[in-house]
Parts: sequence; structure tokens; C-alpha cells
Amino acid sequence: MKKLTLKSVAEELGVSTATISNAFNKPNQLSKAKRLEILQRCEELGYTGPNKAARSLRRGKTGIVGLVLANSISYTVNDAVASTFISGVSQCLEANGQQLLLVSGAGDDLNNVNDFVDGYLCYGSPTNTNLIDALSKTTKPVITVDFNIGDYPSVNIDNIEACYQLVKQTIREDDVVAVIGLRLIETQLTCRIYDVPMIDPVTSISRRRLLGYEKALSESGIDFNYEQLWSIPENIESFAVRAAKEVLSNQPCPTIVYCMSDLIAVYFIREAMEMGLSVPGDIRVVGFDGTNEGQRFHPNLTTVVQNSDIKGERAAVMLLEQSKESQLLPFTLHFGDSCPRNA
Amino acid sequence: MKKLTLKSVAEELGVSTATISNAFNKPNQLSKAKRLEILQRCEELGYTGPNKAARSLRRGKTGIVGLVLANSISYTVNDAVASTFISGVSQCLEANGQQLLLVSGAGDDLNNVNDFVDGYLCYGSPTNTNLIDALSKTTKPVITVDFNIGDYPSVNIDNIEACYQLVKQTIREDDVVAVIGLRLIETQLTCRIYDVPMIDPVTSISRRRLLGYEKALSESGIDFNYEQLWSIPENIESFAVRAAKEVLSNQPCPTIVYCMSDLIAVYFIREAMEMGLSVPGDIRVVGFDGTNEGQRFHPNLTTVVQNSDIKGERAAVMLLEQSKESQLLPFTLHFGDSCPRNA
DNA sequence: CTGTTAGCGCTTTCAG
DNA sequence: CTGAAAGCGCTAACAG
Repeated sequence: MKKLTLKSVAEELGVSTATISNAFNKPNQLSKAKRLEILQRCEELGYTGPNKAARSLRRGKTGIVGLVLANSISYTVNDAVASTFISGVSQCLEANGQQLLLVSGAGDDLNNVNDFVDGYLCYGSPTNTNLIDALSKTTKPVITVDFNIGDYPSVNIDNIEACYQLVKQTIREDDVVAVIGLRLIETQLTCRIYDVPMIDPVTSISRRRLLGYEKALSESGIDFNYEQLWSIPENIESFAVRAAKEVLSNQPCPTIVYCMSDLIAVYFIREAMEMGLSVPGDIRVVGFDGTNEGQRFHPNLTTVVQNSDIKGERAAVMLLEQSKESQLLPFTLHFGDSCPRNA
Repeated sequence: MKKLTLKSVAEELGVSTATISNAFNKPNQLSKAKRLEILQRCEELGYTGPNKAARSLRRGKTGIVGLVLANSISYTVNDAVASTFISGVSQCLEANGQQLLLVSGAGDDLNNVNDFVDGYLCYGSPTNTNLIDALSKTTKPVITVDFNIGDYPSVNIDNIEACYQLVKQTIREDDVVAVIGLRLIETQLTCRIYDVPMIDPVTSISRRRLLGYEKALSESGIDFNYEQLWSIPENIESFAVRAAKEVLSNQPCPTIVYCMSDLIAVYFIREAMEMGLSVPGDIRVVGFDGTNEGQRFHPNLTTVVQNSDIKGERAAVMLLEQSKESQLLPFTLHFGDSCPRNA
């Protein structure tokens, strides 16, 4: 069987290539009868339409959106919050016939993807900062989420305000506070943060969350210093458990712990319970994200619900509509059994 | 600034286009000195190398792998097992400089992706059966996972054997059994399965699991019939909870429940506990998959650990190596607190 | 409404 | 080792 191309099919049917092209792409450029006949015969031949790769070379559009992640793909898809975000993105893209290409945030550059995508969504600051550079230089449209690059439009929630309110509504006068942060500094270690400089709040969502906690704590007259602050590099079991153990073995033991993710909170509670502590009786635990698992968990988590799916959908819509306006999305606080709300 | 193409850059540097192309693609076609000089000057100009889309048109390779999912992308990325699979796939692809394009299993055809990918991984039978058709017709290589299409090589675990062993090692003589299946029939309902025909075992992983349960139950002299069999259409909370409630309100109440996913098991336990039943005291619960959450959960689950990440990696390797040999991967049984192992 | 032609940006002969 | 030229498969512009 001969290779099926626009040209070969045109020959076969005895019409010009443009006519076939129009039959598929511009219905009103030829008679309905002729068009249907052509489509009919193409189907018989097994020709499913113009080659999309060739078309994209000519048109300059591929119908593919690149989603640049903060971390590797393998890490990201296992993160509940990121998955929910991807979910929202894909819903919008599927509805608009666009394809989704996942791009690792650990890669060196965008060379292998840049010519295949119409634009980028960038979810969180890529661990390989070369990518930030590459994204600032690309001629394709870019929407950032949870952080900013230059003047590209972005989607965010107000992390400072969320954390501020969270503390305000949960803190008690005599609390001993601990905070477990996520990627507050550039390291692969689970540790407290003493003298090293933290990542800039513009880039770091965690840093903004910390600012929110601190503001509320200081307003509430609580003494909080960096002896009570831990940071883990990735939102996974091993790091979370290690941090939990450190926090729980610290003297004086905290009475309330603010975790920068629900997953951290879940592991913290598990560790606390294994030590015979009761939650919220002995120690109250607060999460962040509003994941499904946090609500399935027992006790279910007090947390910030940030609707990552809507975030994803918004970002995708912005990209497709070429919107230039950044968006600040609402969040809600959920008070579960892991930490009651103040009266 | 002029548009940067191979041609324009060649003009600028006063050499032929082939030379630039060779500098990037075929180092030994020109002197090292010249090559370095060219690359150097290209970098100054901001030319990052030949356009990949154009190259792919010429070469017939894009460096993109299409991962066709069983369901929509938005559903799939939120499923722990599928995410782990994707994780394994992406690890292999990242290591080999290949890109990952996610393809919904709910789409009508592959027309919008086929010309952009070098081959397909297909994870589970797509809900839109048109895709099975499209996959059987494509000229690109295809690897299927957890099911089969024609003679394409596939990756599987032995679901029948896994479930057989699981039952053998957990069942007791006087047990009343219930099974909660996942997509045993083509419907959007949570229901028992009476007269309707179930999906073919070749296509349906769940069907094979059921065969394994049944074999062991009958060997153990347990009376099991389809009054004790439920099926839910998707692995999500709403369906799982509904099935759990139905099972728990059934008379006689089962003493052991085999769930075809860990997620179903987790929700089942939650419902059971809310009704004041103890697990495993009043009712034993068995999952399937070996998800992290199942192990974080309290009581942690007795389940089949199927190492989805390795599955993904294997499948990706097979695609890249153009292997024609199907693989059957090992599984392990994990006995947690939700259902003890027989003595 | 239909056909011809140039060219999207590149790689690959093949001749020098 | 270098350069000229063909062509991957398509679409847009324009002529008829």
C-alpha cells in the first residue's frame, strides 16, 4: 500500500492537493457534495487527514501545551496537590482539543519541547533554575502558577493571608509552636534553618506561608523563633517522618504544629500517635492544601483548602485565551478534628 | 532581530546550512575547531539548535511518547496506582531524553497526537473503544499494560494468581464473603451484577481478579455467589462509599470483604468504623494495589503489592527498545492489620 | 469553487 | 571536510 499523504491521495482522487486540504480544513471553500465525496473516499483509503506534524510546521501551531513542573514528573504525579492541579489543567485542555505534554522541572532546558508546544503552564518554581531562564527567553506564551517569572501572568492564592488566618483561628495564648516547612531553603536535607538565607518570597510559596504564620504569631504575642522551624526538601514520607520525629523529640514539645502540607500533617499525626500522644488532646496539628486524603484521614485535618483543580483550570484557560491578567484565587479554611477552631 | 533558523544563521556565519546542521548533529563531519566556533557563535546569536518540529518532519521521529490512559487524564492523575505507573514511565523517559504526552482514554481518536509521537504506551483498556481500534491500526509501536490488543507486546501481573493466593491465605471456613469490584461491567452505576455479561477477562483486569477470588473460594468450600458481588465504575470516593454502605447493610453481614483497590478498602473501613464495627475484629478487609496511602492508613491494609512504578518503567523500556516480548511481572502479598494472614 | 506554487525549517544525499 | 539541492507533508496566497 502506498504511503498516504495529501499529495498521494489527491492524485488518487484526481483533484489538487489544495482541494483535499480544504475538504478537511475549510469546509466552505468547496461544495458540500464534493467535500463529502472526498471525505468519504479518504476514509475508504484509510487516510485520516493531513499530517499534524507537517501542518504544525506550516501553521506554527501544534495544539500541544507544555506543563512545566517544579520537580521531576515522577515525583510530581505522586503528589496529591500537584495531581489535582494537573487534573484541572487537563479538563480544560481536553475540552478544547489541546494536548498535554508534561515537562520535568529538573531538566536542563526546553530545547526538546519548545518547538512542539504552543505555550507553557509552569506550576511552581522549577528546581533547575535554568528552566526559569529558558522560560523567560521563549517567544511562546507562559502562565506561571504559585510563583512569578518577570511579567508573565500568574495564578496564585494569597498564601500569606491564608496562613495568617489559619494561625489566628487556631492559636492559644500558652501554645508552644512548631512549623514544618516545605522547601524553605535550597537543600536536599531535612533540617532546621539557622543562618542560611531562605528562598525569596516571590519564588517561594513556602516562604510566603511562613510570613503569614509569623505575622499572626507575633500579633498574638507568641514567641516563635527559628529553633522551632524545620524544612523538608520534598513532600514525601521519608522527609516528613524524619522531621516529625525531630519535632516530637524536641524540648519543650510543641502543643501545636503548623505543617505546610497535608501530607506532612498526616505523617506527623501518625508519628505522634505511635509515641502515645493524642491528637488534638496532647498536640494539635494543622495542614495545608485540603487534599482528599487529609479528609479521609482520621482525625481529619484542619487545613487550608486551595482548590488546586480550579487553579489548574484557570491557568489553562488563561493560556488558551492569551489573557494577560494575573489572578488571585480564593481559599477556604477547613477546621477538622486535628485542631479545633478557636471559640 | 531576525528570526533564527538554520538558514539565517548559516548566512550570518557565512557557511552552508549543512555545516551548521552537522555541527549540532554530526560532530565528526567537521573539524573540532570549526564545530566549536560554530556552536560558540550560535550561542552568541541565541540560536539554540535546529527546530525540533522541522527535524521531526524530516527524520520521522519526535522524541515524544504517547501514554494512552484508560480514563480521562483528570481522573487518572488522581488515582494513586496510575500515578505510580506514570511515575515509572516518566523516570525511564526522562533518563532517555524522551518526552511524555498524556492521552485521554475518553477521546474519540488519536488523530491529534498520532503524528507527534514515536509510539504508544497504553495503560489499561481505554473507556472509548474507538481508541483500541485506532491503536490496532496505527503504524507506530504500541505496548499495552494490564490488558492486550492483538499481538502487541504487553506488561502484566498475574492477577488471577495474586487474588487466588490472597484468598487462600486469608479465608476462614465460616466466612461470609463480599467482593467489591472495579469496572466489572460497562456502566456508570454502583451495583450488584446479576444477569448482565461481564467484560471479557482479556480486556478486564478486574474480571481476572474475580476469577482468582472465585477459584480460591470454591477450593476452600466457601459458598460465593453474585448476590455478594458489587461493582463500581470508577475508583473514587462517591462510588466506593456507596458500595461500602450497601455491603454493610446487607444481611447476613460479611465477615470478610475483598476490595479490588486499596482506595475502596480504605473507604470501606471508614464506613465500617462509623457504623461501630471494628476492623479486623468484626469484619476483615482486603485491598489490592499496595498503595502508599494503604500503608499510611490505620489499620494498614492487607493487599497485593503490584509495584506499578516498575510496571511503568518496564513498559517504557520495552517501547524504547522495541522489544516484542510480553512480560509478566511479580507481585507480593502484604499482610497488614486490616486482615491477618491465616496461621 | 479549483489548481499551481512557494516555502515552513530541517536533514540527507551527492558532488566537489 | 564543505556546499548545493531535493524533499519530509502540509497550507496560504493567488490566479484562474
